[in-house]
Amino acid sequence: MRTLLVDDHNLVRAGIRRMLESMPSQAEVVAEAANGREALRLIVDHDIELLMTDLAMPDMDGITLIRRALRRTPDLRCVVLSMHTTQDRVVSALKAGAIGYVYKDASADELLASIQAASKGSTYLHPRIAGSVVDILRSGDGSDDPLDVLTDRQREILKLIAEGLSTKQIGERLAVSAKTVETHRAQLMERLNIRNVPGLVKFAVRHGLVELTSD
Amino acid sequence: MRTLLVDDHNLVRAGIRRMLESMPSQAEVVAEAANGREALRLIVDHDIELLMTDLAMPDMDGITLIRRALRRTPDLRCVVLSMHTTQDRVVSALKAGAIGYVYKDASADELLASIQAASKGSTYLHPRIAGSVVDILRSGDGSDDPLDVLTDRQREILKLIAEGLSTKQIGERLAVSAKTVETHRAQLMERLNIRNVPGLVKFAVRHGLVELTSD
DNA sequence: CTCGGTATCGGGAAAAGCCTGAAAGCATCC
DNA sequence: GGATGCTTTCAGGCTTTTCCCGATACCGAG
Repeated sequence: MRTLLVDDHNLVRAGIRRMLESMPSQAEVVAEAANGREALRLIVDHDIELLMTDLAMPDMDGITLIRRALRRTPDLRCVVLSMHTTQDRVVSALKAGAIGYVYKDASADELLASIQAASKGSTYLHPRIAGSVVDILRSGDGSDDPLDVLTDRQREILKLIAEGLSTKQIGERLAVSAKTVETHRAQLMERLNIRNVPGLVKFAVRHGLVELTSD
Repeated sequence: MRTLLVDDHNLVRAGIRRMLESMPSQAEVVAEAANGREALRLIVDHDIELLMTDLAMPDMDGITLIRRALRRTPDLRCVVLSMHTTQDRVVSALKAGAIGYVYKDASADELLASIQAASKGSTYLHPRIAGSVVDILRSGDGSDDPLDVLTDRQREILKLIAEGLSTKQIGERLAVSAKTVETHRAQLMERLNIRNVPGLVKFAVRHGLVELTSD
């Protein structure tokens, strides 16, 4: 398969390329790209059959890249090479049309397995997450933006939590009892499947609910 | 030079290793480590002369690793292989004793150049930042990495807090009392002048101590 | 009209946090 | 070479917060 390797880090890209070349795989890397825009162009120019891409990139999200690439080239096989282990990223990637998902801390064997699966058109998921992803899909929550699963009130309270306000302060701000705020917090934690405040803060930052400034 | 490669991502590590092996360089990778503790052990066991390490790792900060490694093995050459492009991290690494700093989006040539420089004991800096680093150093005390005001232990605990571990869990992880962790937390809050956990999390994210993933 | 979701609270037990104090190890500095 | 300061470690006691069990009221959909 004519393969395009997309990652914004040259060293990572070159390393993986050499790794693929030194192993017997169906993937032949014929092009590389450091960003999404370039990748979209190269896919057409080089008759790419397999796209292996990172998710976190400066100009275009890997998810967006996959979605747009598949719109133009429906037969393209897309495998995600990700640092991140969050379930929502995996689900988003699958919804966008990815048929493989490999962590960067996976072994070389797993990388090969994902390529083999992709060449047959089947899906490869990293063993560590395969189960939970199935759970998520089975539960059938089909929203794109994870913030959508929250009610307005929950989102409001998540924002204030991430800004550093205590439960009591939030209650005063919203003119409700601290007990009410507790309930909202517990419920939104339940929905997001995040069980601690640091996780909530990072979630809020990721989705632009709060800025990354200190105070 | 007998080289130890440290990165928490297997794929990145293996890729860079193969890349080094396929090029004529003075560096011969004789060991790999996925975390700092393992790295410290391997440096002694394998008579390591060159340490190439990432900065963001699960159990121990790369800066801390370099500092501790040099305390035990003063002749060791340390080169940082970093994702992060923040200048203050570069300065911190240099202060800790690193003699090379290469971004992961550098070219293979630049990687080789850094190794050659390290073999001679001279310092290599990525061209993109070399100038600004000189500026920083010339301007004297200015623009320091705020992480430097923290002790190794405090930074370690800040990292775990930001990852979502409770005080008790951190104590278990580090094999100390939860009370000790409380003290460290209070002291680092005092130093950073941040009075709540969300603020700590955002601080840690801003300075590359943790990734922006939730789980 | 019932039912599910939302928003609002409370009580009581459990956990975590805050404040004060302190001791040991270690490097530094007169 | 002892004093000093910093780091790391920990305990007791008290306050605060969280967690887990509820409850009530509203409101729209089926």
